[in-house]
Amino acid sequence: MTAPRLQTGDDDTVALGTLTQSLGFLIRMSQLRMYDVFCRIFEGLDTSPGEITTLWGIDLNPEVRQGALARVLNIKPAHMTKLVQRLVRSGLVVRRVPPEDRRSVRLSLTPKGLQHLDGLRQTFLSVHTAENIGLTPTESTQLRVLLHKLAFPGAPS
Amino acid sequence: MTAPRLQTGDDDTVALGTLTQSLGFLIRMSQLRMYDVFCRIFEGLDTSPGEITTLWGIDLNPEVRQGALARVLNIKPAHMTKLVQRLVRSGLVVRRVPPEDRRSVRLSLTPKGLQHLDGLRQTFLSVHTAENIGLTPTESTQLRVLLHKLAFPGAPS
DNA sequence: TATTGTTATACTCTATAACTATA
DNA sequence: TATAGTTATAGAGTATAACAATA
Repeated sequence: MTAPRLQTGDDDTVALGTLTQSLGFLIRMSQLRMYDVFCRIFEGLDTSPGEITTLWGIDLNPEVRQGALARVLNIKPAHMTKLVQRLVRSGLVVRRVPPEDRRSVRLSLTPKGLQHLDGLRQTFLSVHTAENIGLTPTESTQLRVLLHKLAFPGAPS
Repeated sequence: MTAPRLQTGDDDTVALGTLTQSLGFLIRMSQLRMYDVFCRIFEGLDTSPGEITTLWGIDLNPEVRQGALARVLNIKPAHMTKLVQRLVRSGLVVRRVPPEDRRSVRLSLTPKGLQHLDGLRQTFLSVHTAENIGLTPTESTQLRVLLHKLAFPGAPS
């Protein structure tokens, strides 16, 4: 592993040394790269990664409790409130307060929400295909297995 | 690769399905995990990841141009201005306007800045050791090689 | 008393554009 | 005219605490 020297001009060569051996730094840089790819692919479509994952999570778990979904997706409750309000205003999601626990809020997709999600699914997964990120299919799979271990330490791999 | 079912209660089991095959989602989740580890390890020390990488970059490239460093570290110029102001106020960094191009700003560490960085280096790299993230040394190395390819597509690996 | 979700505040980081001073 | 950095503004996301309704 060599330190990248990203030259932008003559004198503007900057060495990063052992910084590139920091897993945290590499993940941060990778995330910015992936976000760039995401923005390029989703240009025009008016959707954020958080919105897609939330819609996806609701589709997989109909009538999911808002707080439970927020916890699994690592979205803070206060932020989830705003995110859901936006999705409801857009007519993609409906909220329901169940009689058995009237403190809670349960979420489900509207037909429009499902349709919207279905149009986005393949595009969303295509963000990690070879032509978009420059890894071989083998490398991409290997990377996802390792990241899965890192992100979900308890889960079966 | 199995979808993680992070149970938080009884009914609160949430499935994530093929969402966990999205590289972007996995990197996002991994980054949050790494940030948690970072915060735990750096608790009390009053330093952000961005400050450490900036100090590190200045140490490796004395008299580096502020804009060149910002570009390599993927920090926006406007944000870099504030970050540097903070470091200067803390007495860790000095700014110099060179006579050959009086528009530019060149950065270097003060003795205090170097001392501060030296105290942080090992701790910063330790964030990715096995006991902290739950990967074997082999897996950790493999992961860093793959992330390096992803984050720095052009660089020699 | 504890829990679910909401509101409010503050702070970080990002995106963008307008601005200055240089070149 | 273009570039380097700054300032200002708006927005997303986060952290935190206070709060209302409910259990």
